[in-house]
Amino acid sequence: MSSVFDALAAPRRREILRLVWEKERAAGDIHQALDAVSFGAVSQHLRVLESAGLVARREDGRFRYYIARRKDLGPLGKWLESTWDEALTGLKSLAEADEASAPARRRRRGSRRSKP
Amino acid sequence: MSSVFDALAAPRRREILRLVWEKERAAGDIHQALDAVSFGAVSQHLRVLESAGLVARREDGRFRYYIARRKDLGPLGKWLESTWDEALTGLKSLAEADEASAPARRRRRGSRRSKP
DNA sequence: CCTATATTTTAGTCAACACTAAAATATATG
DNA sequence: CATATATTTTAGTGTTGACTAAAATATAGG
Repeated sequence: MSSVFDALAAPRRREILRLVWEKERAAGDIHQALDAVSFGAVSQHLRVLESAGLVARREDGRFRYYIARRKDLGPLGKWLESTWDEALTGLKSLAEADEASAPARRRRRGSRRSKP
Repeated sequence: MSSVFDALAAPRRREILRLVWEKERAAGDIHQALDAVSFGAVSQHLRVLESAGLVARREDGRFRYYIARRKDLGPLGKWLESTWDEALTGLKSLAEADEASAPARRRRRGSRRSKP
């Protein structure tokens, strides 16, 4: 049983949650809507989302339909929608607002990623 | 710049966020309130929380005081508080509710987890 | 300056997890 | 049954990140 926090931690899962926010979609449909991710990965993500109580699953023949459980999400649903709205309207995110108010703090040394 | 989602993903950070939810606390105070975690780890967590815009930092002499930016959190704040209330009052979590609302879908063959 | 206090930063370790490819399961249809 | 379609599960890999211990930085006070 995944926690809601764990479920929301992965960007891909938030992407999926958004895909099933308004309308029900079959797993394959969700897979097609994403790019560069395997079907297996999508299936795993859907399981985590369901286990956290974020989406509901309906079986119909060979298909599995998923949809967000918006009614049960309460303030969480509101918040998620607000983050999506902000992205659309270009409002400052919490982090951006914070950066702006933070005093100059530079002093970053070398990169920590090595390029092969 | 950490995202709010990343910041909330770690249980320890949610614990810290809760500690500074109502009142300002110095980093050392926060460290003392937790058990079995190093000062360094706490400092790192605080940085992530600040970078995500979840907490504000105030410098005073040798001390650094942190407090949640509740006013700026909106529905997110509401949601966080609701999860804490649920834990207190023993309300069902989203996931638990999901389990309960699942129709009599038992009768599926064996377990899906193999016990070593 | 010297020492104690308060916090941050660095280097390194270990486990968790997002991902892929492939095998397995389930259902619909010829 | 045989095959195609839809999805789940498994095994294995690489990256990320939470953690610790120790070194570094900053401030207060004798």
